[in-house]
Amino acid sequence: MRPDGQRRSTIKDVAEAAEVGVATVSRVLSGTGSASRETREKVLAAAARLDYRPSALGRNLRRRRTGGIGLLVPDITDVFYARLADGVLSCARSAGEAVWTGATGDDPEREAHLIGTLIEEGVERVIAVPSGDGEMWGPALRHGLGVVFAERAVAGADHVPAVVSDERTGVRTAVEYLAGLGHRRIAFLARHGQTQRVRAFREALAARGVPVDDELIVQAQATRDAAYAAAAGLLQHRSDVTAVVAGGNLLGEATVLAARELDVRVPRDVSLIMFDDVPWAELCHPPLTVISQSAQDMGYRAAELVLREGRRARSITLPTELIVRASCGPRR
Amino acid sequence: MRPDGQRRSTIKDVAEAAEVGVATVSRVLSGTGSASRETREKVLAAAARLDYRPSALGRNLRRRRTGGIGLLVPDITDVFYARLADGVLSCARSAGEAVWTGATGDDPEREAHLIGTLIEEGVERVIAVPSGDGEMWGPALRHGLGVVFAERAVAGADHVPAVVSDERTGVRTAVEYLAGLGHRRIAFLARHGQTQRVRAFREALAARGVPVDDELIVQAQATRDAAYAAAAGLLQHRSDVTAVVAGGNLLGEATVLAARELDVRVPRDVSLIMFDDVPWAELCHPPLTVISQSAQDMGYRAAELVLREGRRARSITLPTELIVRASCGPRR
DNA sequence: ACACATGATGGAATCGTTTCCATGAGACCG
DNA sequence: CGGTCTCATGGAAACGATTCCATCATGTGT
Repeated sequence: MRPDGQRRSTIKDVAEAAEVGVATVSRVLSGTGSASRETREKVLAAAARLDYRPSALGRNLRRRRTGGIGLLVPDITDVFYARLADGVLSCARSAGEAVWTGATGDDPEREAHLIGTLIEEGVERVIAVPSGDGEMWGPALRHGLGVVFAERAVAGADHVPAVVSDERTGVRTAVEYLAGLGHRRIAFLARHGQTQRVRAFREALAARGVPVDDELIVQAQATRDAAYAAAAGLLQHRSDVTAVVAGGNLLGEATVLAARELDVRVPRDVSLIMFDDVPWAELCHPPLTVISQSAQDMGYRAAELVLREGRRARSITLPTELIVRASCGPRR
Repeated sequence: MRPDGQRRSTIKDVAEAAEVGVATVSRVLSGTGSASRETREKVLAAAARLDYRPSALGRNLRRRRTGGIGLLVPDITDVFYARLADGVLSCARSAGEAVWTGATGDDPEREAHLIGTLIEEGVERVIAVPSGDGEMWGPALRHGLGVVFAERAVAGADHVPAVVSDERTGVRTAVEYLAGLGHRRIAFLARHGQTQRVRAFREALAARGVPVDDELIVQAQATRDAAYAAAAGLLQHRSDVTAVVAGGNLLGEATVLAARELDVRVPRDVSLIMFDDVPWAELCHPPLTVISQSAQDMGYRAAELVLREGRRARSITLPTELIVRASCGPRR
């Protein structure tokens, strides 16, 4: 791995090469303290000659703080989380911070394990789309980690700031739009754990005077297969539904696929609104009407929050937007 | 950030609490060396009581090696790279390694900067989709980093192992499929830097006896806007093209969009083959015929390679697969 | 009973950096 | 000219872990 067998040069090597003390080298290179022009040049020259890079290990150990941000998302393959990660990466880059990424797979156990690694690694700032409950995050908080939640909040951890989108309004907008088109039998296809959205769905229905049918609220695990099964089951079993709200882009994708498979035409037979405006929503046939939430922004804001060390961070709610395309029509 | 104002407990604290020496604590906790059952229990109890986590900083400094893998991709938002990242994450998790992620934006300067950060951070294994040339990677290699390239190889760095897909065969398959349908005016929409694919395209054309028209090979930057501009320009300027091969999912997306905008029907007016099988390829109208390459596998294999420290790693070429859907038809 | 092996244990060195502190050399002012 | 102040500089401690080595107690074989 190290072909020349030559070990990495340290500050001591530079000090010797420049014929000064290590303290002087450190001062010159970090820009703190004072040094004569002559010494500065000597040090800089020696450092360049030896291709010296200060080791973050030594520095961090001394300073007792590691830089870097931990980022925990359920699935980096999901466009929504990829965009969220991109927002975090972007903010971290402008702050000069490195980002440590982990995929939890929505599994609290894996999440706990990743948090453990994070703590050992000395990362002290974490942005997470939490899978576990409040209790699970106790150890992390007790260890003094700066945590910011994104996309979801955790019930038992109200003091942890969170960046979420205004799901209530988003769901209500979708329901009112569909109700306005005359739909009464509206189904909600949710990912497990989207309790907020389910509640908002119930409320919105109630507000329009539409009776809530529990059978029309189906929850699925966050995998393609589970989503497809849920969507197909719903469309097959309840042929009376005339509109579907999908709680995420995976669910939306599954619904389109299942509808096509079952020869259910969108929007003639059922109308469809999906959460998340992904690129393919426009490419899809028909182009999908969506509730857009800016994942990128969400990630960026979360990173800002977690980097703002001192002050107590407040939670942030981001707006959602209804983007009308062609997947909704009047009740058949 | 640390509400209880209580600093993180160290091995020394545990040693005092358990009334033993620090060496003993280290031995018990790391499982090396021997210790009596009694002491072991005392230490374990004390560690649990103090919620002790060994600091990776101290350990790594002493061992003079940091764990962890650096991952550099152009854009995490691109499904292909997201999947590649997922493969890396998956392999790293089973090896118990942490992953530092950075987005280069296909900018050699940003890439160089990220490499610098990685080196300072003590990360000594990097998986990269390289943007810069061989010269740019010199410093990294001289520093003894274990580098593995993914998706693309770098011309000036032949000794660096790379995991790429068999672009030559992939392109040839696409061209032969189209030529078999009677197409003669076939355009290739490439991302800047896809020299391998462009060359393969020329060769495949020549092999079929089709004259190569340089104007039908257009290269675009790796952004949505640039891709759209290139696709629209091609379709508008050269109405004689009857088939397009898109060198990536971004280019494919742009082509679909541009075609729709310009009222060019797929596949009636032009046939389209896209590199990368992304979920929306099936949802698209019409469903897209694609050259599939397993990004996930690519990431996993790259991670395997970079983790296999000792032995000299060989490059790997992954197969591609033509998946026929409905975006290609006979020449009009 | 003695030499020796074995096992348990703690002290101290070490890793590479930052930073506190002491020292020495000029500079400046009265 | 002497006192004080500032600036440049280097030695050494500290950070938290691992690990070498010395020490001591306890068997064990002859």
